[in-house]
This record gives sequence, structure tokens and C-alpha cells, in this order.
Amino acid sequence: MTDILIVEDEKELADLLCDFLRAENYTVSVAQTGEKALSLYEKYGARLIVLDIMLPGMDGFAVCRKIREESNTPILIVSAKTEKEDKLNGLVLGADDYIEKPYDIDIMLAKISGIFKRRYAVDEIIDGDICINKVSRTVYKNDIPIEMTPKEIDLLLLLIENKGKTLTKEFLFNQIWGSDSFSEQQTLTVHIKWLRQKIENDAKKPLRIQTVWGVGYKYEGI
Amino acid sequence: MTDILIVEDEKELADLLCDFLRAENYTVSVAQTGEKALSLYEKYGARLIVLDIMLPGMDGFAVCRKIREESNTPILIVSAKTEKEDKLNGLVLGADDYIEKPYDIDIMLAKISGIFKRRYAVDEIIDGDICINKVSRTVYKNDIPIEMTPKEIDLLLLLIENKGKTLTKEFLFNQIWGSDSFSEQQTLTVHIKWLRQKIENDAKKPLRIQTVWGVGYKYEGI
DNA sequence: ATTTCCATGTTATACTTATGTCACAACAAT
DNA sequence: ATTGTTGTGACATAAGTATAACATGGAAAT
Repeated sequence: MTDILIVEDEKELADLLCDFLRAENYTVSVAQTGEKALSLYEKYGARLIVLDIMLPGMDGFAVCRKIREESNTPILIVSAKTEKEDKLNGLVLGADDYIEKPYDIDIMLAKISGIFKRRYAVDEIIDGDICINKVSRTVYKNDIPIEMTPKEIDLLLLLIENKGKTLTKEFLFNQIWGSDSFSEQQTLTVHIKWLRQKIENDAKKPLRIQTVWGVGYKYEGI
Repeated sequence: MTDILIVEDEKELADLLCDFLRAENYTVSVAQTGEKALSLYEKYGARLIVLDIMLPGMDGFAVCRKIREESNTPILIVSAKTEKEDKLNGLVLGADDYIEKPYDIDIMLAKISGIFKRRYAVDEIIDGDICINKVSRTVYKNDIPIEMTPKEIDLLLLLIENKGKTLTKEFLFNQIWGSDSFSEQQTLTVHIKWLRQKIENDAKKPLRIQTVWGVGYKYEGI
């Protein structure tokens, strides 16, 4: 499935947006007419549709209605018209958000990332033999539940949700303990140690939670 | 290094922006004149400069030019003038974006976060057979990971992100060690040496990190 | 009330790695 | 050749991290 389907007849504008989105690791496809959009959607689906209202032939409203007949795929309406009726019309039709042309590219990106977050946030994270359920806050290793203290889960989630990223000790500390906390430094390393004992196969040679010397820690996926 | 250096003579405006940015966890410093800005930049560096054009004394364009002489740090121009020439001037000078006064704070924040994403969330910098992953802070040569110390990575990044530009020893030193550091001179050359041993094909004839005699070093792309 | 238990912090110490310094060699520029 | 600058290797030290053992304080159990 494609992440984002852009429906826009101005090719340059579509391409520009496309570039920015791909730079943020979305997969993107572009349709220049409503008809094309529907057929692409039929064929490949999409997680989000960025839909210009003003289209040659079949207009954006019609596309929106058609898509809503069969799914709840989020739709972000783009329109050059500033009239209120459009805004209303779009949202009533089931669009999830609205942006006016000409738009600032950063605002557009922020809106899109917001929609993805709200709509596609996951509550189960799996990495190798580890599985974390964010809702129940339970951790399984090889399907066997592991007792975790709140702080441990917080720390693990923070690391695993930034898999591959090096997080500074300061950042980790502020996120878990709050920047106004008194305790420091060693507290973090001690908790890292406990976490390793629970999730690493060999706590002596941690593969998952790796030390980045002088900086912090990072979680490496398996 | 500071995240954002605001150059703005209207103190209230600067403070306001400053507060918003700090709330988003950027570190911020403010300069009210061009001269102050340059000296702050020399001393502490910055990841982004938000630069008002209309300044008492040395104007924004001059500041922009000066900074461009020694680095590629992104610059966001702020201007009350709406004339096109400004826009051009600013962008030609190498500014990365442009915003008009009075600006909407949300747009400003979106632009800034956009610049940070595009510029610093670039995971990978590739140059020939060298690949640096900034988020995980790992360096690969021919896909083989190379062990790097924090200072080495900092130094390499600073050089490679200003590819082709000669960075003075003083600038390099201030950026990596901080201008208040005691140690000096030889420390830098020693670190350069270590870096060369790790990334040059022939450490005796360094191609990437070139010595600019009497001035400093520059990274030459392959 | 008292005890027990457990998550969490703290501290001291061993250990590992990075960093800075120095003396001297090599080098470019004049 | 002389001078100032840069490169090098050996070494000392500083800084960061891991670990174990212990302290604390609140919640649950008795």
C-alpha cells in the first residue's frame, strides 16, 4: 500500500510535495485527475489522500465522496478557494483536515505527520523475540511475560521507539525523570543495567541496548 | 553548541520567540546586533541562525555573508521589507529560508522545525566510500563500521558538513572544545591525525582532510 | 501499628576508553 | 638555512561506564 496519494493537477506542485514527502520516508504516488486517483486507490490503496478540490473533470468533492463510500482512509483537502462553504463541505464529507493554497510546505508536512500519528499509532511493538504492549504495559520475551517496573518500561519504550537512534543521557534522563529531578547520571546507568539483565540474551554483551560512549545509549533492532 | 541563534534588535520579539523555542527544547541564544551575533557564533556556534535583516550598525546581509565565509550553517532570514530584492538578496547569499515580519509564530516554528529536519535529520551523509549515520552516530567505510570516539565524530561532521570550506583552527577548536577550553593547538592536530588514520585511504597522503597551511583544515569531497 | 516487600535512588569502587600533553621529527615558506 | 607550522608516537591522566551492595520510602499485608 502507498503511504500517500497526492491528487493534484499542477504537476510541478505535486512533484515538489512528492520530493519533500519522500525525503521523510513516505511512499508517494501522484494522480493528476480524479479518475486516475480513484483507479490508483482501487489498485494500490493509500494510507492518506492529499486531495486538491479544483481538478479538471471530476472534482475533489466527488472523489472524496467516492472514497468515503468504501473506506475511512484519511483525506486532507487542499483548496485554492478561501470560501467558507468549501471548508465546511470538505469536512462534512469526511475529510480529516483542510489546508489552503498556497500552503507553506512545513505546515503541510506537520499536518500530514499529525494525521499519521493520530491514525496509525501502534500499540504493539515487536523486535525479534521481544514484544511490548504499550496499552497494557507488558513485555514478553519469547512469549513469556517479563516483570518490569514502570521506569524500566518507560526507558525501554523510549529507546525502542527511537530504534537505531542514539539518545543522549541528558535526553533520556529528562524524558524519564523530568528535567527538574535532582538525581542524576548514575541512576540512569543503573536502570540501563537492570533493563539489560531482563531483555538481553547475554547481559555481559548487550546487543540491543548499546552504549554510545560519551553520548548515551541506542537500541539496535535485531 | 547552541541550537538556535536569534539575531534581532527588538528585544521583546526576540524574547518571545526565544520562549517558544525553548518550550520545544531547542537551546537558544540571542544577539541584538550583528557584531554580537558574529562573536557569539565564533564562540559557541549554532545549528541555525534566525537573522533579522534590519539591524542597527552592521546589517543582516553582512552578517549572512560573514557567516557564509566560514560555514554552511543554515540561516533563516527575517525581514519587514516586502520588496522582492530582499528575498532574492537573502536567498542568493545562501540563506535557507525566508519569512516576513510580522510573522505568525506557528509558521515560524514550522519553518524552523522543517529546517532542522531537512538539515539535521539527514541520517546519512555519504562521500565516496565513507558513510556517516548521524542519528546512530556510526561511521562506515566500504560498509564496514569504523569505531569512532565522540570527538572524532564531532570533528568529522563539522568538516564534512562544510565540505570544500576551509575552517580555521580557531573555529574548529571553539566548535568542538568550546572557546573557554584550556587546552589548545596541538590537541586539534592530534585529533586530526587520528581521524585521518581512520578515514583516509593513505594516512600519509590525506585526500579528504586537507591541511590549509597557516589557516586550518578543509574536507574535500571525493 | 508493625512488618514486609519492592521499586527506586545512592554510593563506592573497579574498570574501560577517550583525551590531552609533551618532546621531537618532518615539513613548507621565505 | 632558518623559522614557524604541522605531524607523530609514547605516555599520563581525565572522563565515562558497569557493577555490587546498601539506603530509603511508600504500599500492601498482617
